[in-house]
Amino acid sequence: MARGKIQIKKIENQTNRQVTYSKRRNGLFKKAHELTVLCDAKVSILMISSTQKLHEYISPIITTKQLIDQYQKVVGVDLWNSHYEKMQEHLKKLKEVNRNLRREIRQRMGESLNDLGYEQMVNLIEDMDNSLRLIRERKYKVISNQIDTSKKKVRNVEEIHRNLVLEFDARQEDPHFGLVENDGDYNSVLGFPNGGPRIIALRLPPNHHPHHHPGLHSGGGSDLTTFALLE
Amino acid sequence: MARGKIQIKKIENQTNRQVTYSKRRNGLFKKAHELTVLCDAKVSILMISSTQKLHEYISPIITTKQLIDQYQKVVGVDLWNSHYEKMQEHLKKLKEVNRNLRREIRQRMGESLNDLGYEQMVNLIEDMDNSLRLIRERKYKVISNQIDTSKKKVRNVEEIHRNLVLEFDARQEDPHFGLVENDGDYNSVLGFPNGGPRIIALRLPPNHHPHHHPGLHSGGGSDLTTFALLE
DNA sequence: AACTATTTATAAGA
DNA sequence: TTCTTATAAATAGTT
Repeated sequence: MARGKIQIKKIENQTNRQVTYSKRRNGLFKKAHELTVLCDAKVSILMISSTQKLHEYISPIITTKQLIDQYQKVVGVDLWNSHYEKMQEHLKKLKEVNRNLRREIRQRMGESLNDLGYEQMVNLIEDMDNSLRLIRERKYKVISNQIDTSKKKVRNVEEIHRNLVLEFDARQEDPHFGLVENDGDYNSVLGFPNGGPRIIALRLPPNHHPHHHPGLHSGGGSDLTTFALLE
Repeated sequence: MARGKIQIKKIENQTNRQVTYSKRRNGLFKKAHELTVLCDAKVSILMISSTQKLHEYISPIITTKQLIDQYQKVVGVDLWNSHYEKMQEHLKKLKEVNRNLRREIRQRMGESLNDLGYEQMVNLIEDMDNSLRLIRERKYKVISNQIDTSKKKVRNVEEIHRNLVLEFDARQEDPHFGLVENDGDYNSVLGFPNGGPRIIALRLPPNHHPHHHPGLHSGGGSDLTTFALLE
């Protein structure tokens, strides 16, 4: 464009080409910047030279990433990302499923019943009745388990108590029993270390308790077995 | 740059700005293309005007995505994944919501009750009982509407029948009634054109039917009123 | 969209 | 690379 017109075709001379690239690149960037300012536009220029060097211009207000994001939105991302497309479909389906699930719940909560015909309503009621039965059965099971557990606890406590009474009676019948060592400190013997009424640990006659450990069994005397405090 | 120098600052006149944008955009693209050809370079220009319109130039050999991908490699910014990540997050959330919804339904159907404590189960039962009540009420409403409709139909048919009998009796008491014109063809008079027992249309004595059109009322004789067949 | 006086860009040379 | 400068190209203001 000066000192002689040129043909717009590849400059074969390498040096010449690089010089022209540099000059024209600056020209292009300058024009881009003027456009940015004059027309309040956002411009991104990316260029790769024949020597694979990358140069870019970006309008001051924005980042290349932002501009490319906008470009994505406008042009439609699907072009590049089939994966993305699939995800969007998946997303749509999930939303649909979600909506249906919500509706079903709403109906099971007695809302949105206008969508249901009479037949469907009858079916829903039958279904919910069955479900309620199931849940009540389950509740019953849970509660009876709890009762069983409680019963066992009570039985356990009762047995402890019974043994306590037995041992107590035995001592009253045979005044020598245990006195040698314990000198009448029944509370400590019976597991009431601070005189309280709470059952925590106690002596047991051998073989009276199923959890008794055989290895700890010692001859004719009473042996000490500690019970874990029942919760 | 012609007919007077201009300041490089935003053109306030909207029309002017858009014209300049268009002209300079073309200039920029032309320069970009010349650069592409002369220097064997790859150029991508993305621009967004002040009116949010997007324009792009891309060198013929390449696609915008390819060029942006190359840019990504060099600069090390992931330009495509921000969207992708957001979507994946969204997807995850939706799946979670979905799972919860499904579980709630399963519980309302009497399954997956192990997850529920006793309290929760009691609440669920109470809730479902209430819901069932709502649905039953709704069912009742629907069914009573249907019954109402049926009753109305029946009443309508009964009235038609009553009128039929009345007219029949009148004819038997007064043998001259109607015979002049109809000569005993009762079926046709009574709306049984082919002798069948189905009630389709019939004569009515005036004022016996609320739907009777007053304008069609004619003197002492019987007048013809056609009833729409009830569905 | 076309015109054109002027400004700007730049090819070639230094 | 940068500077110079003759000349091509772009374009602001106008129609």
